[in-house]
Amino acid sequence: MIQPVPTSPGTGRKRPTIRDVAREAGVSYATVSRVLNGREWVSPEAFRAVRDAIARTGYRANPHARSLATGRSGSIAFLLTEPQHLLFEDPNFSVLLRGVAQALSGRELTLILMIASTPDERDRAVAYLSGGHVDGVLLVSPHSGDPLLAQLVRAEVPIVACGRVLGYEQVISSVAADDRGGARSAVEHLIAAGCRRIATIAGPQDTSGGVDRLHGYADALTAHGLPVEPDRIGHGDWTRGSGAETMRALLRRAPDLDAVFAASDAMAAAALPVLRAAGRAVPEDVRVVGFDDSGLAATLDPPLTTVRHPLDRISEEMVRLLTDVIAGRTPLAVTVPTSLVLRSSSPAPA
Amino acid sequence: MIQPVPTSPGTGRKRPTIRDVAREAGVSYATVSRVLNGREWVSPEAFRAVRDAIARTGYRANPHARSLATGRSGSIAFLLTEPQHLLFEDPNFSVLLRGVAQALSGRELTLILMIASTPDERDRAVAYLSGGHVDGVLLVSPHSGDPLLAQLVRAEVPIVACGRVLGYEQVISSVAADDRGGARSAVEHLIAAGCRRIATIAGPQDTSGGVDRLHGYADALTAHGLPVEPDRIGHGDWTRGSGAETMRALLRRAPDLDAVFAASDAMAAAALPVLRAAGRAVPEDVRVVGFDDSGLAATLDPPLTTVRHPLDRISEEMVRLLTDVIAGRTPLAVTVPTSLVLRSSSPAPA
DNA sequence: CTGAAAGCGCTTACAG
DNA sequence: CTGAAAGCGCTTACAG
Repeated sequence: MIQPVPTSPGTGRKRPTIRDVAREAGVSYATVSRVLNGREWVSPEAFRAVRDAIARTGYRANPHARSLATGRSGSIAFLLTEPQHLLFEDPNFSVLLRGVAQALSGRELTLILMIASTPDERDRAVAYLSGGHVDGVLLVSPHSGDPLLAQLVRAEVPIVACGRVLGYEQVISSVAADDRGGARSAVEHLIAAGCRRIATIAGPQDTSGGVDRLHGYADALTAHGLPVEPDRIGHGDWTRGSGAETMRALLRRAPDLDAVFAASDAMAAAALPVLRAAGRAVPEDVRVVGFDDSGLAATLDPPLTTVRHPLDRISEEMVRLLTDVIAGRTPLAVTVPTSLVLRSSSPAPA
Repeated sequence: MIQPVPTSPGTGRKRPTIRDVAREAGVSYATVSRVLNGREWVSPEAFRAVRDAIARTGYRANPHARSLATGRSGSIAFLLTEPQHLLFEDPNFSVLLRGVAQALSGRELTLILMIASTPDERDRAVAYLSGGHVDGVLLVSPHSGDPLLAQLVRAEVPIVACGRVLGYEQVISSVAADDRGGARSAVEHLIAAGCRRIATIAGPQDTSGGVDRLHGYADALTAHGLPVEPDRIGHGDWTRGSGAETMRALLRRAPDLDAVFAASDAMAAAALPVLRAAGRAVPEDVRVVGFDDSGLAATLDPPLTTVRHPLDRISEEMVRLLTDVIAGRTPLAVTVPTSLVLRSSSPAPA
């Protein structure tokens, strides 16, 4: 039979408190608290007595009482604001989550996940996060128009975002890849390989990743005296579906393209079969470069040349930065360098 | 500039408390509390005064103080214990999560997610969940050997599992599809279509879904006087990879098979190309039936006949049952019926 | 090194 | 209908 929660009114035996432990150990409960919090000024005997009493009574601290007294919760949230289908489609989230969990393993912080993919869920998440349930929030893939941003900022919740938050650069700390530099290096690689009519499948323009990778594309063309043709620029939303669709549109608008730089591996992956179906060989007729170096990239046919998105470094820095922000430091934007990974979809120029 | 958390020691202005609201409204703070909790015995004037004062001060209740006083947290956890890759591969989790969020939208409960896919994460999750941070836990796809189960049960955390928890049937409430009946109906459909050498790709035998669907398979064969051949039974772990591998093994061991019942759509999906590669036409040479009716099923080639897993009903019942368990009711096992969805991979018999 | 005491911000019987 | 008061279980200066 399931026992009701010990703290439920009037049911079951009561959960032991710090006073029970103190009585059991023969010390004051202040001493128990000192042991619990690893503070100094506890004699070895007292320490031992308390440890044993805790074991005997099965004591576990009440987190609410502790949080009320200290003013912190001991947990941070990993907040996903994408529509849920994308969330489970995009491996970047999974990798980032794994990295954050890893980075947290040394610290006294628990990670909780929240998904806000509908307006109702958003309001609930905001209420929860701004109410003090968590000490801070890791914001994943924020879009600049999201009303959640203003609410969270107004509630003064410590935040670190993955990618700069457009319009909030001064108030929300962020960790981002060098999206612009990475994109530029990708396109310069294509230029070095002899491509002159390079198209791009850009990401959403309300995210810094989408904007910066498009800027990097234009930077490279301009630097090499090549025109930036609107017909060679298509817009996707990171998903495979949008990648395929945009690739088809590009082939229609700019049939003479000799290379494609896609702002994500997922979109590049979807572009490959579209090119094949149009009779273009990759890389012979059209070179393709992606962005992310997700698990996907190496398994594609042909394996994808791509810009490595250093999500391991990013998640690590996000956690470090969030603890700083929680401690009251002013916001900061951290940028992590990228690197180009050459594979068959666009090998090194001969 | 980011303001530090208002509750941080010695920084920023203090967050308003119930006393500030009371002063502002010209009532006692007990009255404010009554308004906050929607209790009776508040005059309309007092009510209005408090409402206005709350708006003016921007008051939000401190959840820790409230939880300390009431003994409940107002949140429940959705706990995933699968290795993370599976989690993002299996659409069932996503659908279940969506359903639970939906079911919760009418209640005063916030949903938080926890992922425990490594031993370290498991220990942290157990500490968090059994410490009183949440009022209850929704356990998704528990495996009977998981040490987390014993820890959670010992800590007397209210739990509702998706699928019966083998070995814990008496202490952990659960909501499951009629896996056995659903599997049986799938195999009876194959028998009715004239198949006599039906193979199965079973799920993991430490989950009730895996066990029951295999039982249902055997039930149908036995009921129709057909032998249950070990060579026609392969074991997967729900993943596509395992589905492909198991299908190959079955073709080796039982090359004369004329139908395959896979315990999940994902495994069925992976079996299809293996059959094709072996020169078996679906459904002409080999009929294939899956289980779940996930989004995948209709998009396969050929579209998959499958047993509908009623995850919407299941998530709804899980939430309802968990509130019961939290309220102290004894455990219960709820079973939701399934139905067979016919598509081209095994159409209705002529 | 240790204990008594105040305080964290609420809820909830208990008197009125 | 409303207020004064106890209590939820901790932490943390403050005396000793």
